[in-house]
Amino acid sequence: MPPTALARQHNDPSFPSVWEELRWRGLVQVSTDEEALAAALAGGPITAYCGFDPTAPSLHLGHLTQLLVLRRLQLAGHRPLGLVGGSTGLIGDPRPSSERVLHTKELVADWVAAVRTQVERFLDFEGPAAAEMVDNLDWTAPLSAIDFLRDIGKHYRIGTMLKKDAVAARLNSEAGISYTEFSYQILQGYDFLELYRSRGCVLQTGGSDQWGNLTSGIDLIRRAEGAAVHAIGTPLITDSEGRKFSKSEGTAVWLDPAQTSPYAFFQFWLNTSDADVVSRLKVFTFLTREEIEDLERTSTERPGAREAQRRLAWEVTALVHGDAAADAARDASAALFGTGDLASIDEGTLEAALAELPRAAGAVGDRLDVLLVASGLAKSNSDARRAAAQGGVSVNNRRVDDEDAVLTEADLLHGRFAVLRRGKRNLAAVVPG
RNA sequence: GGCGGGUUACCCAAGCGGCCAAAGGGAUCUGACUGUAAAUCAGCCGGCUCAGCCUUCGGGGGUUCGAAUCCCUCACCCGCCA
Repeated sequence: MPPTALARQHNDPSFPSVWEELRWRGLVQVSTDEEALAAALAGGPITAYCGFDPTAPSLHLGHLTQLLVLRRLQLAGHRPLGLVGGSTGLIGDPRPSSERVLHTKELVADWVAAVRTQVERFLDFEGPAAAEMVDNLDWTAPLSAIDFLRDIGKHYRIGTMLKKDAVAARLNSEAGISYTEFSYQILQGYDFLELYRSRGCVLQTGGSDQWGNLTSGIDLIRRAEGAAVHAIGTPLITDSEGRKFSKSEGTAVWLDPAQTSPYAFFQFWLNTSDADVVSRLKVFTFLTREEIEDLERTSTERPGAREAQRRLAWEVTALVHGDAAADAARDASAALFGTGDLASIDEGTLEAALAELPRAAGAVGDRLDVLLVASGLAKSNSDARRAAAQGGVSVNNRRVDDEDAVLTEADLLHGRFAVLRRGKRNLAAVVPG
């Protein structure tokens, strides 16, 4: 995130406390004792952490929720620790259905570096509440198996470990669970203990699906240090239908612009349903309560205008990719969806809009099904032909119903490019050469 | 170590010698309606040089005119017993 975006962010001063604001934004699904937690947050700066395991080369929207919780705590004067899971990423937390495939240490190390860079962009490393990055491999790697079992393992009761939802679900599944994944909760618990000892960290945040891992650390610190620390579990973000959010057309929406382009990112948010837009604004933007309530009103009165969605899309895109990228994505969307006749758009505007789209190199005479695949709009020639046969393919907004169609000279706007469309809203640019 | 059960397409799950590219449900995708929304209805839903052909049912090897279906073997998972 560009520094300007960080500087612009602030909590809503109309709330009596950051705790109240987190609650209003719907960011607290579960927590340790509310009164004690609210008091801790109100009683001067504390240190809080959230861990990010390197399970892919980029973070996605699910992680963004966590990053913004940390940032909101920081804006309230608390000190955030961004933890990258150099060691926990080598183990993997138990997923509900199946055992994870272990990745090589080299690959995980690459992902750690990538994740670290992304986390750093969302926190401020200057000032009295300066953030700090930590990697749990730093304290886990030097630990011998014997010390681990004597110093940490002794504090864990098997009965408690077996009752954790993540473990219980796996024990009841066909997949079973390996000792490796079973041990994950201990590693994460140890992280909290280590950060409590070395940095006085007394709060861990994470998704509510991580609650068992959060409490693992709380219990360990109580046993090992006799101290009471806190945790906040954010709700799993789902849409109004209860489906898992952060997936667009079945694939994750990544924070890395190389994996999800700013335009695609903007489009994802623009397509938020009416039923979900207000809760998204609360979670993913720094707009104040008053601003969000205004948008809620316009959304109710004139849903077709989609003002709330437009604002949401711009804000989150700017937050993740910067103002310029958000402006470009917004302008491209307006140009490509604003008129039925793409030929009427002037060359410069069209060129700028097409720059935001996935593109495929193509020449006059190329088959459209092949171009659809090359641009990523279809996953196979069969898929492309099927879409065309069903009337789902168009060139420059003119439907193509012949599945054997090829690109013609007349398809080139300004003699330079063609806009390929699949379905209502999936676009790509075809550029000869 | 012994015995029994299991491994099917993106997910769940039928099939148990030919009529199986493989029932059914979900998800995705496409069309209609709309607001680049939701809901609803309809279609599609392995690949290809696409009215035909090719490759799939944990891996490998057999039996058979013919196997996801039978046999052997290897791997992994689950359960019971030791």
